[in-house]
Amino acid sequence: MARPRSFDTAEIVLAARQVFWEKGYRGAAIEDLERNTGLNRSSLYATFGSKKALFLRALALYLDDFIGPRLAPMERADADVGDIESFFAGLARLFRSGDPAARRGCLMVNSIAELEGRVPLLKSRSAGFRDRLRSAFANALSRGTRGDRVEERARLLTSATLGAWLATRIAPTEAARMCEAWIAELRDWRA
Amino acid sequence: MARPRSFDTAEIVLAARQVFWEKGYRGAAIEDLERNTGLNRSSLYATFGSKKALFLRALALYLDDFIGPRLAPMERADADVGDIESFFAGLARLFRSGDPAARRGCLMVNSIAELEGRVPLLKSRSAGFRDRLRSAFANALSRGTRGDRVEERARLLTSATLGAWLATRIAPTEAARMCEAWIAELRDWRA
DNA sequence: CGGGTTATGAACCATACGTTTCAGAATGTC
DNA sequence: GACATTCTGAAACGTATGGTTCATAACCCG
Repeated sequence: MARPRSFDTAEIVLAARQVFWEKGYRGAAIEDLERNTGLNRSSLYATFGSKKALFLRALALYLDDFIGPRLAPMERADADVGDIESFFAGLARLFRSGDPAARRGCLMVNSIAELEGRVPLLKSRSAGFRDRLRSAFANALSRGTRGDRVEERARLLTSATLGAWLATRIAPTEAARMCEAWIAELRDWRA
Repeated sequence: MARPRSFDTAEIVLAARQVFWEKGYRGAAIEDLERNTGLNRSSLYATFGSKKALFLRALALYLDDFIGPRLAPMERADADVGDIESFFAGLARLFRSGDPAARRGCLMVNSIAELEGRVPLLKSRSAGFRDRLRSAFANALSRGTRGDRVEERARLLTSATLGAWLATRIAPTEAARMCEAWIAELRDWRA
């Protein structure tokens, strides 16, 4: 045989995700990716092929590891309105935590704003993300709230979630207040 | 004296605004600005000094001409919850109109996502924009809805507005539905 | 040890960027 | 018509970009 690969691809994608998250797709220079992954250009291109491909890998990792766990409780078959309150409570806690992620916002939201309709890279991912949010909210709203308003209110929550992620880029504390206001409002929706 | 300026600065800023709106700050190359304004690089730099300065002029024009009129009814001393419904109705109409502006989204929202925390250009403008939205909503909510929920609900509407502007970048029709869902929900807030 | 593989660093490519400069043409006023 | 100013076109600058290439070194296994 021969010399085996000495780095873990998953760790490289993780490090790259950080760079795209902080700087955006265009703002992330190959040099930044080299520095943050500890890998050489040559190795990066040999492993992933292009900046675009690496970005898509990073975005997929983000959706799986960061977004997925936050939506999972609302996507369960027995989810109810309480899981939505927990979702916003989780966001508010993150925004207040001082975690750098609060300042970075949401990689998907950031990417939509940067690329959608300009660079053909996200394709159906933006709409898929929006629909996944809406479906999760609708599913949770279907237990514990008025049935005739589920779809409409799922859209309210979707728009508000996108907006909160944008708002945390401006000031995490105020974004946290937005989420907390939702927790209060959701109490009125219980039925 | 001598040869007078042959172009109208306001028209140049208007043309530049279009470019920044469509392509973003980084995405707008000087060449794009030349082509769209009909002015030479030399003239652009002689008139505005730099790309940044021209961008800030364009952003100010956007806030004055595009955002201002939409918020004005909610900012009046006698504004009430009906003006919020009209605000969302106006957004929904725009998103459904096929107007290119629907696909471009909101220049301010786009700029926040692109620049905030990365390029020191917006400074207090992002927070000012968010606060102006919130104040307008709070003012209108203070007439016609429960007084003890005004501040919280103004935050809900603010996050939702930012989110709707982002959503229209993905698909204007779905963004319009978000706005229309708000019109329905606002009926429950009347008191 | 030797051979096949992987990693590295550096150089290099073409392109694009924002910005500056300048000579000269256009244009209005005295 | 002369002059001051405005505008244009093109060139050039330095920097940065994403991407490629290649010789060399590091490494593991049979």
